[in-house]
Parts: sequence; structure tokens; C-alpha cells
Amino acid sequence: MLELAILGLLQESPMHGYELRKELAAKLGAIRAAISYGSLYPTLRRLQAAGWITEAAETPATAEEVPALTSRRGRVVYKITAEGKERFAQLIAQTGPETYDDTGFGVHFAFFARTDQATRLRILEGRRRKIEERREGLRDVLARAAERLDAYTLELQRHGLEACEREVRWLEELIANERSGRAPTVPQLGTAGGRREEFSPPPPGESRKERP
Amino acid sequence: MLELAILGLLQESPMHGYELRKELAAKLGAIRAAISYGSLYPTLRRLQAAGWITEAAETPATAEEVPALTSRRGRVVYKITAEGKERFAQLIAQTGPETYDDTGFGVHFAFFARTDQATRLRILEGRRRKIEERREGLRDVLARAAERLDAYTLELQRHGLEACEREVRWLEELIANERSGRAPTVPQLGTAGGRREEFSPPPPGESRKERP
DNA sequence: CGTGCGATGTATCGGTCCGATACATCGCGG
DNA sequence: CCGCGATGTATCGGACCGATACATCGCACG
Repeated sequence: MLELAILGLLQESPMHGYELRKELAAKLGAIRAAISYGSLYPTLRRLQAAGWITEAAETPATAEEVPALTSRRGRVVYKITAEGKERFAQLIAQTGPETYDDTGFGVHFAFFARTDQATRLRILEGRRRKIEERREGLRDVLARAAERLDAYTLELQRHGLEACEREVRWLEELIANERSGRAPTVPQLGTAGGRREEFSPPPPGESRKERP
Repeated sequence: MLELAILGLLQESPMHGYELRKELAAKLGAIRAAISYGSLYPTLRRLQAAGWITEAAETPATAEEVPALTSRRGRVVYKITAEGKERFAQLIAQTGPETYDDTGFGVHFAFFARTDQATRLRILEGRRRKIEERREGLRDVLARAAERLDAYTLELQRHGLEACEREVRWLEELIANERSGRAPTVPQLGTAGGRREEFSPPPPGESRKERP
């Protein structure tokens, strides 16, 4: 998962570890806390060893003559390689069970802009299926084992059940949107307009073209 | 977390590993998938080594004479010890940062029936604080960095923000209930698949006593 | 009658990720 | 000039997961 996230972010622009962590936190803030350095740095080294990312020099030109004395600030900027892009595409497209758990789904979803529509649909439906199963499990417990559980545990289940129901509804909307060929559009919060492209290169700030 | 959950469940009745996993899944189904054996069995051994649980003999009488030949089914039943109960009480009462993350909060909440009211309140408020922080983070991203992110990522944030808002409201209700001295009973909101009862089983003041 | 299969049951191994910790530099205000 | 918070890289032990292996039980189906 981390691997996928890093490869995805570095595709937008080269970054060093610290930056990567912040961007990751911004992009995935909805689904998980900031990633730990204890996972990040080892993973970066692993990706580098595999040839999917490389170190990019930091020096901003004009600095050839005076490198030493106070040794340059130790900042390691990574950029993705061609092999890395291939790897990313492969990881994005290949769906296993872990694609549908909370974190896995969140990471995949966060990179939907770089995912083709068929895969998006497959992932959304897989996620929906998984949440529906969880929902049924909770209903069973509430219906069949209610008297065995105390009021607090029951309340926890009830709250979880409601969350499942909401997420299923959310997914239904996204799936319907996806099938109709439009990008996600949220009614209130004019955050996004409809787009028709299946992916958008680095340049941020998509123009907002209203598509009925 | 696993340690706390096991100690809590074994307080209700002795169980073997497989059973423990199922009960855990039923009790915590709302917040996390079933626990892995790869964590469960090592943890059981650790708890046993610490003296917090012990093996309870399985043999149902009448089996003294003929133990061998086809060796008896290998089922290991564990029960909690007095030290284990102390340990549980200590773990329940002591709140660290991990008490407020998704899993930690869920596990603590699931054992609220064995937690005193002051601690319940402290945990609910800590959780609320944490969710409020997450909510503010998401609002910031949506307000300040919206144009940097693609429509899918924005939709993810929006959905996460909504989930935060709902959870805060839920926590507010629980806190109000708690302060008023009543057990949890949420007015309807009829969605959920099971009917609910309208009572309040655990006597308001203290946690429940030993197995009835 | 047997036989195969799904549920029950215990156990280990490698791998991912986290939390704590350490340490060094930078910029800024007091 | 000094301290302190943000920036930045790095490691270590531990928690937990997913896959896998293996053995037994009960029962449905031929």
C-alpha cells in the first residue's frame, strides 16, 4: 500500500521523505493518519533498490564551486523512473482482497485520476460488496445475538451499521456516476466540476468545465 | 489492544482460541475485521507466561481411564486469573494516545460495561477531541488546497469530513447520556436493521459485577 | 457404507507498518 | 547569542496480518 502511494505521489513531482509524508497526509487524511517514518524510509530504500525511484540531485545549479566547508544540507529528493511508472500502473490495475479493505480502498481511490474507468468500476463494486458483507454481519449480530451483548456493545454495532449503510449509499452514487461517464461531482461544495478525461497529468488545478 | 480484548472477553467466560476469535469478531465487528491467528496465539502464550491467564482442563469428567490410543482432541481452554483481572482493570483505566485511535477506542468502548463512569467520560471526550482535530484537518485541506487536488481525492476528503461530523454528533449524544447518568440508548433514527429495546441494563453508577 | 467436504481447531513464518527515539540543521524572536 | 520549533534523515523493537500447514469432527450425498 505504502509502495503504491509513494509511486503515485512521486508521479506528480519529485519529493524528499518529509515532503512525501506531508503530501500523503493531505491526500489520505480522510482515511488514515500520517504515515510513520519507520515505514517510509525503509520503503524508499526498497523502491530505490528495485529501480522504481532514483535520487535526484538537490543542488539548484550555480553551486559547483563551493560545495564543501559547511557540507550541504542533507536532503534526499527522489523521483520516479520509467520502470516505477510501469510498476505503479500494474499495482493500480491489479486488484486483490486487500484492495477492498479500508486503507487499500482509500489509497486506490485517491489515485483514481490515474486509473482507467473499467478498473475504477471494478474497485468501487468490490468495495461495495465488502461493505455489504460487513453490514450483513452487523445486522445478524444485532438481530440474533442482541440479548447476549451489553448496551454499549450494541450501540457500537448500531453505529457501525449505520456507517456501513451510508458508505454503501455513497458507493452507489459513485458507481452510477462512473457508469454515466462523468467524474465525481458533489452537489454542495462546488469543489469539482465534471470532467470526461480518464486521467490528468501533473499540472494541478484542473479547469472546471461544467458538463450537464 | 489485543491483550485488552482477550482479557476482557475471558472475563465473561473461559474460552479457547477459535472461540475467542469468533466472540471478538462479534463484539468488535463494527470496527475491525476478525483478528488473525498469527497475532492471537502468540498473544495467548504471552499472557499465559505473564500469569494473566491459565489453561483450564477441557476433559468433561468420565475420561480419566482412557486418555491415549486416539489422543483426545487438542483444544486449549484459557481462563483469566486474579492477576489478569487486575491487569485488565489497569489497562482499561489507563488512557494513552492510542486509546483514541479507531481500534483503540473501539476496543475500550466495547468494554464500557466494565468501565467506571469517569473513565468512560474521559475516553469519549478524548475521542471527540481527536475526531474534531481530524475534521479540522480535512476542512483545511478542502478550503485551502482544493485546487491542488483532483476531483476524486476531493470527494474522498468530503466523505471523510462527513463521517467525522457524524461521529462527533454521535459522541456528543453519548457524552450527554453519560453525564445524565443513563446508559446508552439512542432515540431511534430508525434506519438500522434490528429493533432495539428501550431500557438501560447496567445500573447507572458502576460497572457490572462478576458473571451472573 | 464410505467418502469427501466444510467447520472446527492449533500453530508458525515472513512481512508490513507503527511508535519511540536519536540526531543534525535552519530560521526566527527575545 | 541563545533557545526553540520546524525541517529533515534514520533506526529499532514490537504489534499485527496473511498465507500456510495440518489434524479432527460431523454430516450429507452417492
